[in-house]
Amino acid sequence: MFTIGKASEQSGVNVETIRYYEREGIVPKPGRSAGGRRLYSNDEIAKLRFVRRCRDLGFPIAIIQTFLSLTDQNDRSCGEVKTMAENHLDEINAKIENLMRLREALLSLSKNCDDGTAACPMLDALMKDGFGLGAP
Amino acid sequence: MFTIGKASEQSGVNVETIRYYEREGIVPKPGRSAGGRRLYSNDEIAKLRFVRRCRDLGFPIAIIQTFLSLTDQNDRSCGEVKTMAENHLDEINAKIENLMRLREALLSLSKNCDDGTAACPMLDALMKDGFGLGAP
DNA sequence: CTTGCTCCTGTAGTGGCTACAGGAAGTAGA
DNA sequence: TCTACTTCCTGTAGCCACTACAGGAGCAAG
Repeated sequence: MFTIGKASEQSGVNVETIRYYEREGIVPKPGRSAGGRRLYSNDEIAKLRFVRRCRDLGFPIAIIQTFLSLTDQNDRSCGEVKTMAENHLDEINAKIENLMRLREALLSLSKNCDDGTAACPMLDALMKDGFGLGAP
Repeated sequence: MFTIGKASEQSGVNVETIRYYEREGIVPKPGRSAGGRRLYSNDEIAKLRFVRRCRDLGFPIAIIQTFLSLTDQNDRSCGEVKTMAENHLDEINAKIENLMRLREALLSLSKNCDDGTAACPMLDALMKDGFGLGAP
């Protein structure tokens, strides 16, 4: 059994974040030592690591909770998981496209921007009436 | 002069958001009618529009405030603007790269995921010890 | 005058943490 | 055993950029 500091090291989840996950019911409450300190088993640490990896993949907490309940039930809901992963992929793709459009807009705006100009053409363009951004 | 609803329509900034911007000192307080309602001039609406466009480009509020103070001073700090825009571009590029790495990771994880499987290989992989994500 | 719309203020909630403050428990060395 | 140091505890508040109420007031059309 490990104290929260060790659990944090092993899972890669910040100590404060672990306590936050517990408060929010995202991971189950661990046991406590005689002195009132949290004690984590390997399984509980694995769960924390799982949450961190899902977060790293950009999954929101709500989805991760579904994942956790599926693994708890040893459910055969691989299809369900796949659907959620695919939806998430769609969101990631949408974000990438958005950012790329944004990059183009910003590039073309800042292109005319040169040191020493009296009025910044970028700020000018953004202030003007007839200006429209691609599809933000 | 326009009430907040019209100002919202013309600037594309949500009514609640306009009030929020005012509270936070991001845009100056407008005048008021006899009955206490906010009244916006065309210039003030242009400022709101400017903020929205900058937000659409992903600039954080703090940067936009700098932009606004530069346009207020009619400053010739185009170089400054360009630097900030370039920093922002770097951030956008970093985000895009991150998302693309993430997409690859998610794709390779969910690839083995097929309907009807007893234990989902994706969740399995995320739960296991030896697994490492690219560079999240 | 009534209906219905817009507007007002103030407060609280969102997501996913992060950062304290003020104290208790545990550990290592003298 | 005493002391110094570290880790842990709870509880609360802050971050960003909004968004969503509640409960009331102003205003225009019919």
